[in-house]
Amino acid sequence: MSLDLFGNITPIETALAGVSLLKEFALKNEAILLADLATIVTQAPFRHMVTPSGFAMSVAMTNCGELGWVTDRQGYRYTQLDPLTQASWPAMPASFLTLSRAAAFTAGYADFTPDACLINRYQTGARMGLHQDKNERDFTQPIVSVSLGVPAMFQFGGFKRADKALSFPLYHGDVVVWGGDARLRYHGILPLKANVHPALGKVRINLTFRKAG
DNA sequence: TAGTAGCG
DNA sequence: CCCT
Repeated sequence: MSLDLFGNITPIETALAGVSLLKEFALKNEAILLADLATIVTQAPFRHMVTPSGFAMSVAMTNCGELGWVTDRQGYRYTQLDPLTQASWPAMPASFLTLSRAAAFTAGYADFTPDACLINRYQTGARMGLHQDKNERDFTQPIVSVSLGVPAMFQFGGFKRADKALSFPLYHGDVVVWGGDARLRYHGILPLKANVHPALGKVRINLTFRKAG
């Protein structure tokens, strides 16, 4: 399987400055992305992590790359080892790295080098409450978010959780890049509606690329 | 405070 | 739906 070129897609600036939507940016390479994802998951399976307050998250997670985002009773952080296996997280595949760098470049970030990819699996009803990505060291680096499978409603809010959020749908292959003034905006995913995608079945997979360390 | 529940 |  060869790695085709990404790009040739114009980012749509959303109503929020610093938030770019790249429609179907990942579509052309979905086969290799899904093959690489399948390999990762055999090494680091999806699991429902627990928040510091003790609740299991409805979204199942795993990671690839040098660092992986985890949560447990101790808090949110990045680790080099998978707490489940004590092994390093699986290496970030070239397909993931190339995709995320191309998306960041297209959105105006020339030198994005992610060291972390959080992989989220949403089954029917799973959600992600409004939150900020703020466990990373350098907020000048953007966030690159890749949607695969069943569509979901993405919420983009302000800088306080109570700020009103804008919602828009994300479909298979869509990529969202945010940074700069928007880097610390609250965002989340509304409960996933029952649906089926031809390639992925009943689930939505989200890849979130970050420079964490 | 990346979460839920409600003697709200 | 809103809040803590």
